[in-house]
Amino acid sequence: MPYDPSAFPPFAVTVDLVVLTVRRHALCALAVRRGEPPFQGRWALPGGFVRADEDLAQAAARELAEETGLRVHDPSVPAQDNGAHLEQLATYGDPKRDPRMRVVSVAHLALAPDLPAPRAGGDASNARWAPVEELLQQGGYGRDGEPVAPLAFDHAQILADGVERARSKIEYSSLATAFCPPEFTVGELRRVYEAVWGVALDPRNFHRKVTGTPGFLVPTGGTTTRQGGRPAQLFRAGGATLLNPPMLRPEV
Amino acid sequence: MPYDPSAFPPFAVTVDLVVLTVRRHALCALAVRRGEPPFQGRWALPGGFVRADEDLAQAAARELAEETGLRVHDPSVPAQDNGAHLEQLATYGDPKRDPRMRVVSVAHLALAPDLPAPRAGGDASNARWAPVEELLQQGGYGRDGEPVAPLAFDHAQILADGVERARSKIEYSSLATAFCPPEFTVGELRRVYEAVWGVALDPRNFHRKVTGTPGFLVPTGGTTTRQGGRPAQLFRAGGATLLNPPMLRPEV
DNA sequence: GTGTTTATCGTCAGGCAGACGACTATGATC
DNA sequence: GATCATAGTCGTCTGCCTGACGATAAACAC
Repeated sequence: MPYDPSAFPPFAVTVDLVVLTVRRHALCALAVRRGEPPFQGRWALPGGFVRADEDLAQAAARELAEETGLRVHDPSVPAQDNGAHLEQLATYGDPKRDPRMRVVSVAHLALAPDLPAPRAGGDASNARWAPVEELLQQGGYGRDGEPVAPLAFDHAQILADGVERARSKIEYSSLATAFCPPEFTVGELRRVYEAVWGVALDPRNFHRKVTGTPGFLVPTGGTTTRQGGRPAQLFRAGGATLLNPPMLRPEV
Repeated sequence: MPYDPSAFPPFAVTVDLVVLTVRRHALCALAVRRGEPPFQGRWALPGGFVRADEDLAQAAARELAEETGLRVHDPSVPAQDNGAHLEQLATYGDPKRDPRMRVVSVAHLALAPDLPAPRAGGDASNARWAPVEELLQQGGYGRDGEPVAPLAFDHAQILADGVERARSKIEYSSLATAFCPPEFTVGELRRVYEAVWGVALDPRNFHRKVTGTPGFLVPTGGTTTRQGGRPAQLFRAGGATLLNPPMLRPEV
């Protein structure tokens, strides 16, 4: 059967981004303020239309670069690392999720080291890093006393799914290093786990676990005292991407 | 900005299904033979266009019912269980994945108990259960001596991703019970794990593990000798969906 | 009855995680 | 410069879980 436009309904396809980072011991997500209806003035996840000649991953990488300036980390070059991790999350296609038309959004999850202030791009009049718990709480008031409005569209669901993916994936992979600068200490990595999971971990057992897992961390030889206290060894992420046995998330 | 059709390129959106089951100690997937170009005569995954008023999950469930007659198991009714597990897998949107037009496919993964022969539906001139290793091998000859052609489109990649999802997910969830009839024995469940992972498991340790995990299995009181040997207790899947600690997949 | 098959219970050693003590090496404070 | 606070690093001990595997039980085939 040749191309028959009447055989299928037309869809718009977008990519939305859950960009996570750790700032001030809190898991934060990138939010942009909508400049146009619908949901004008409300916070939303960054995203945009997939172009005609673009792959989904390319579209997500392009949006990420536009919003944050981040380049996607190429895993085939483990030495140079100052890029974000990007992976497909899930696709959201409820017929009524966008009141204007039928939009299917392929959500992606990006993990980034702590960054300078975000730059607003495209149709967003503003952009900020916000703690995910603040973005996900329904109603009430944020830390600054400003009333909290839920995220636009179904973005609260998308964000919740992205956070859950990140929380579970750092259990069994080395993905937590994507939140760290290229060189980091064991303590800094531990604080990433603590921020993402929202728990406190025993520093001694954590140290034993991560340094005892072959291929997870590679010492660079340097040390730092940027966290205060005794100088700590600096590490890079090793080649191992899977953590076996996994890091155990404590019971709540 | 109001609805502006020129602001985005039009896409076709489809759902493709990776339907897995265990037959004769082998992990099998449902394949349909294509009756039209492109890839006419080649095997492909079942799937079809998402309708204008349909959610993605609805479209996947509809396609699954059309191809297999299976209804999707509703997890809110744990007692009645003779349905398939269905979950979204990933979305594939390479601009050239379909030579006719721009098609974005939201792949879904379905796990089903062993079924009678599949029924061909829609535009498929044939349908069959085939061992996944046979569908995934490149070139060569199948068990019946017939030359093996790769799956149409990017369906080999989709199938591989679905199989990998199933293999990893039965580690830490009770999903393996979706391959079993409503009542099953510990040995039957073990053979599911062995088929999906392609390994042999120690029957005694497996029995200890699954019966020792609270909420995983619920004895029905009955016994059966349908597998031969000493009568085995029958179980239903318990309410627990997460397996903690997980079932460990042996090293290869 | 004997052999075969499958199910189920038990035992034992090794590995790993949680709890936590002890020591080290810096900067900050008096 | 002594003291304190902070963070990092090394060890120890106990309990749980797993893998390996012996032993027994209850059916069927002959």
